[in-house]
Amino acid sequence: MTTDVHGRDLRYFVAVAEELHFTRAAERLYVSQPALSKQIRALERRLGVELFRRDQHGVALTEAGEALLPHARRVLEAWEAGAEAVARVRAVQRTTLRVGMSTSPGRGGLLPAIRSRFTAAHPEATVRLRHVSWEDATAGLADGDADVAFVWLPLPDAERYGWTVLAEEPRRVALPETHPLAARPEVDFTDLLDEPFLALPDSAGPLRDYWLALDERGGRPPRIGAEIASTEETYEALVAGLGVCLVAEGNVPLLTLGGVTTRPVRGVSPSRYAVAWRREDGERALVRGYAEACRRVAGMR
Amino acid sequence: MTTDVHGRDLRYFVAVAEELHFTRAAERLYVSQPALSKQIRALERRLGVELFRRDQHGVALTEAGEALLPHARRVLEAWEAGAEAVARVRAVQRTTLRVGMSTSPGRGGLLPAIRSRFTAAHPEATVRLRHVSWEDATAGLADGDADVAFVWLPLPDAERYGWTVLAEEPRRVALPETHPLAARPEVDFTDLLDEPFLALPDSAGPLRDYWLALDERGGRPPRIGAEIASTEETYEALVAGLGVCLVAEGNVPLLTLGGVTTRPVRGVSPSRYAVAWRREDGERALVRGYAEACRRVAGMR
DNA sequence: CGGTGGTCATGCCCAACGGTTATCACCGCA
DNA sequence: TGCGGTGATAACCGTTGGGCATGACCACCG
Repeated sequence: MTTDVHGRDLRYFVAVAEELHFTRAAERLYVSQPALSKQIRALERRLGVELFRRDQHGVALTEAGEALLPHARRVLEAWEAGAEAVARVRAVQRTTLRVGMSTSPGRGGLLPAIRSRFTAAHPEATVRLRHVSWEDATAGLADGDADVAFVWLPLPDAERYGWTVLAEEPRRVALPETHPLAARPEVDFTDLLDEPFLALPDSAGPLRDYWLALDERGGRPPRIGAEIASTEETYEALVAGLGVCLVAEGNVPLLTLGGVTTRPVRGVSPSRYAVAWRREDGERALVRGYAEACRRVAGMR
Repeated sequence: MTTDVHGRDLRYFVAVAEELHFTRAAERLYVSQPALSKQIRALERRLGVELFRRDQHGVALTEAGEALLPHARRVLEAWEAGAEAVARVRAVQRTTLRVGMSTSPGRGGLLPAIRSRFTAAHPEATVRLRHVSWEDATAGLADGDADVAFVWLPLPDAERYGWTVLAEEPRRVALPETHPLAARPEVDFTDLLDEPFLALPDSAGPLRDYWLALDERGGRPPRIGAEIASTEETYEALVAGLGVCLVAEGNVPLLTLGGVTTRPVRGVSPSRYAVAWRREDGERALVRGYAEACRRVAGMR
């Protein structure tokens, strides 16, 4: 096994090899001449070989130094390339905003409006939409897949995030058209207490409780009819009669495809739809800009 | 300008990237896990980018890490190649002995005898003969061109060298056949005091004085007829009548080619021919071995 | 549910390193 | 024979890299 070097030592070595003059090389490297001398000697000691011959007539490369020089250059080049590659990624990341969402925000062209307003303010930015399963109530913020996200409140680990509410929508109940309650024009939440409910995955944390309307149940546990992690699963579960579920008014069109209907529900708080971000990203220009665009568009509606 | 990196950090990075597991990588690297964690974080800080995503499900490369990995490998490979190149040079140097000499030692197959005795004791060794100008009385020891050298005593900077005398030879005087003193079978040094002498270059130091027999002149400065730095120059200067010079008995055949003759000289000390080495190399096996071979061969004569 | 074993991160301490300035030894040169 | 210029050395000091002990978190399991 070969011992490794500091890139700096190789830079020093190459500089001296090029100048064949310690003092000048030290100037070029912006270090003092003794520091350079010491480092070169240390390098020679580590390699167990003299790299330079210093005598009255000046400094010259030894055979070993001659052998090392091209390799040293290669190492430095390779590292430079690596650093550049990282910098490139960083540059891309700085101008790319990943937007997470679970179900499409829909809601009458909300997304295109936000996008055009945002790109007007940040023409350099690239927006990348990421669709995230309901397993993650933060729609990609938690695991870093997204920089901003459209989410339903409340969020798990709420203290880690900032958000702006974009809409408050009443919650309706979705149920099969054949369900007895579908006969009524409107239902009271107390009528739903014994119904089996479709629930978000456990990993959704407080959001699961929220859509089960735990707060409105006075401590009585809900019956879980099935777990759902996507619009399609929800629709199928509803049609199959596995249970009912609450749904934001704006998402109703996604479910009422046939065999499923919704009714207003009395006695449950409205749902709040928000754009959210990680607190540590709160100052990033693109993140602020996207949230701002969301606010503006939401305020115009 | 890109900041440089320690090879170790890249090794650490690659190890973690391969294991995707800090603790295991730390074991493989023979460092503690905290040390590894800290170094990776420091590397990330220096690059201004996250290289790994650590979450509940384990460790994964980020985009930046993915971009860096191949470059990191390349850097390590390049360095490994460099270290190997140096090691190769070192290995060669360890088994190569550079023998310096000014005029050929001649003296009846001395050199081949030494060589065969030496290679018998050190079959792995390579002997390289270096012919060195008379400018350097140490025949290459001083500037590192030779590891051992055949020299005439005394040496300049004598304290830096060790040596073994191989031969004591009377000094004769070399002069043109036409020179008045050539008529005598033998000359006294006092007869030569006013003769112009051929002298070694100044850089030969005390050796120049020695061949001018300064000690035998009682403080009277010699007349210098010309400076000589090789056998050929000496011969030509003698034939041209620029001066006379002292010459070791063993070297007489090199000069008496025609038009030049030599005579014994009374009143000058004999010359001492030696094999010498740098004191700091006194323990190197090949150096000791070569000196030993010289002693043996010289003792047999 | 609470313990247990695993993960990576953090805090604290110490030796070694890398840099500084001041100085030395040496050489060529006016 | 001093003088400018070389590289090497010495004394000093802040930073770094390593270790151990420990913390925070999570998955698993009795």
